[in-house]
Amino acid sequence: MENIASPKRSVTVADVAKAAAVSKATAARVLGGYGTVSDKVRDKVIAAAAELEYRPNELARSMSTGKSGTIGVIVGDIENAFFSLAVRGISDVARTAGFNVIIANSGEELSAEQSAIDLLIGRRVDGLIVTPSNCGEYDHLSNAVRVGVPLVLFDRTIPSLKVDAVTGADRDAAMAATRHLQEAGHRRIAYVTAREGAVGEFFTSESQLPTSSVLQRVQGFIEAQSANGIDDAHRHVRLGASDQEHTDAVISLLLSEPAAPTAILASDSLVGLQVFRSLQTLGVSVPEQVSVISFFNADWTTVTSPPVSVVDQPVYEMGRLAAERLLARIDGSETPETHLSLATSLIHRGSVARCK
Amino acid sequence: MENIASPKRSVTVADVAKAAAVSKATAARVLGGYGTVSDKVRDKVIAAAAELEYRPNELARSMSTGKSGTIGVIVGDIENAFFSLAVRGISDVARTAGFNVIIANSGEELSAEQSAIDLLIGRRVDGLIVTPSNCGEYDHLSNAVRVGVPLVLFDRTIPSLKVDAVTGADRDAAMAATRHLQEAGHRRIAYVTAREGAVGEFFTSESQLPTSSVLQRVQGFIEAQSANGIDDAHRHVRLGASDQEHTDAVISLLLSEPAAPTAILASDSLVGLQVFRSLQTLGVSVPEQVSVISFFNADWTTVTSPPVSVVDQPVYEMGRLAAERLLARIDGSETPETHLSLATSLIHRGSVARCK
DNA sequence: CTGAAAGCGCTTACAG
DNA sequence: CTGAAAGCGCTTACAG
Repeated sequence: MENIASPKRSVTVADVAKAAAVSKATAARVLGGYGTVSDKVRDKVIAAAAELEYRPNELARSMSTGKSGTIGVIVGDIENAFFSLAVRGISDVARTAGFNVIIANSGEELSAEQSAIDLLIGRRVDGLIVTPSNCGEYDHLSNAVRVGVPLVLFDRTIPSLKVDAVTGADRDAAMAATRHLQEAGHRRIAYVTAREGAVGEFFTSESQLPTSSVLQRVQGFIEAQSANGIDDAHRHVRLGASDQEHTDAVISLLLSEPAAPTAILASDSLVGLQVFRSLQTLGVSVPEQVSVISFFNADWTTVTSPPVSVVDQPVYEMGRLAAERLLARIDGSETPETHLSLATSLIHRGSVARCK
Repeated sequence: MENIASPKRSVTVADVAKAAAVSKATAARVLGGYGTVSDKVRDKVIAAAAELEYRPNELARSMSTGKSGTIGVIVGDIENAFFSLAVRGISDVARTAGFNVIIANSGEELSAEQSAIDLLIGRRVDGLIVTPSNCGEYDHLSNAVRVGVPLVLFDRTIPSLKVDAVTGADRDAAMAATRHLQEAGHRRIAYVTAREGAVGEFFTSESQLPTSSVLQRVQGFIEAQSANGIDDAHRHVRLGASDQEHTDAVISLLLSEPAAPTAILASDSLVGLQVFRSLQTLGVSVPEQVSVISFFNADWTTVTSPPVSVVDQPVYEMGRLAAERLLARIDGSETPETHLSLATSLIHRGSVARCK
């Protein structure tokens, strides 16, 4: 009972070697599963290891080999189902390949993302999958690349950074959703995003949307509207729907304007949920008064009345592909960097009606 | 361009020391922030480190110090909002204390949980927070404790394991929810869980519910019903609502029985969502025909028609407390192991009506 | 097939 | 305040 608090020293290769009466090197060979050992010796070592409850110290192993068997994943918001689904896709392929995953949450903040990168590189992850919170500021990502850490971008791209990326076909998706609304007769369509902005602020410059996926969607939206003869669609691209309160303000302002929209496209499922609630609060009926389409096939979209039509992104598959790409790089693949853009589809439910 | 593919050797303390023309030891002192160094030397070293873009190798650091600055978290299902919220609570306090978090997903499978534990201990995490998938099989957890790794149980307890635990007051919560239903005149109330079981299988033995939180809720439910004169409440405790399809079967069977329930208590928000969908599919109106209460204040419960009344568990706070407890243990706290059971509250929305 | 030595990049006593 | 040496627990050549 004397060293009740002292962390028991863990048993090492040396301990096992002594117990098995062999050299450290041989014990290490069977414990580490490399080199060749006679069956007799192997059995002795295995028995000793079992007896002592030997557990390899992966840290030491990583120090020697230079590989950690771990990949780091930095997501914008782990509470967002979009990201947790992606993380599962990533984890599934990583685990199958014998890799572990360290997850870090940036909260969409650049500084948090930067320190997460430092930390993960410090822990010598074998590779990194990151959702850049700001596609315009990426010195920390360039550094990672320069240091030689394989990197795959997820959901967003940074064209001037020569790395692999896996995203949805955001521009096409937004165009398809917009056209669907147009075909139902809508001309005044609003696009709502949580990206920073004052209530009422609309899209005038790319610099307002540092997230490439959102920018792509907005551009697709504007292009589709423009093709339909609407030239000031950007005025209906509204920022600042960061939480319920702000979304309420954004939506009620929008609906009180002279050219109030008859349909709303929500940039992601969090915004979509907030928009749906705002509409409920304002007593605006969906789809009779306002039609709604949200990005991402989230749980909640299926149980509302009416259920909400969505842009279905193959998020799990995106996660899988990002991980596969990364593992290939870790494995030394030198194929040219590619940007995989996965097609999305529209799921028609009850939130879109003909514009009267 | 010669070693384009070879991972550039990273810069070490020795490199910085040479560049700064000091000994490895002094360079290490300023880089590691320990010991004392003259300002002049410090500046020289810092300049050299900046010049070379030195990044400490946390692995080596951990090897020397025996601490990794990392805690491991094993959850049942990271895609469940309950767990991702808890993870945020944990991460928030961990980060503040300078710790990193490695998240592993057990998928509620014992074998996955066991290998995750091995792996995390192998990586020498300083402590572990785990949601045991089976409160009856915990050799792997006992091992962790024996090896000296601080462990805090989350959401579930294992009475015979002497470790800290943070859970909701599940028994009380279930009793309160049941009483609320009783006060609305309901006598035939069903409790539905995803725990393994054939469609139609009901609760007869504790061994069917290896998750202590679920067992506690079921016992609270039965006790409340019993106090109201219902002695066969256990027959209305139904297992097997593992996915939408099975839930559909469970619910339609339940409603076709002679003593069909007039109210349903859902064991968690995933089950709750599935039950809500089943009811919709069957054309059963909530709350006119069947009242519903779900555990966990999930997003979707606020946007359905009617919105769903829920047992609100302080999940984020539970996560925070678990992390604080763990950090205290890592810090050497020797206070007796405690089980923190956090009170829940009922949020009344529109899914409960008087029983006709 | 097995062993002794060196090394991964740090930190920790121990001297000066 | 600074330096030289040993050690953390493995793996990697190099010999026998």
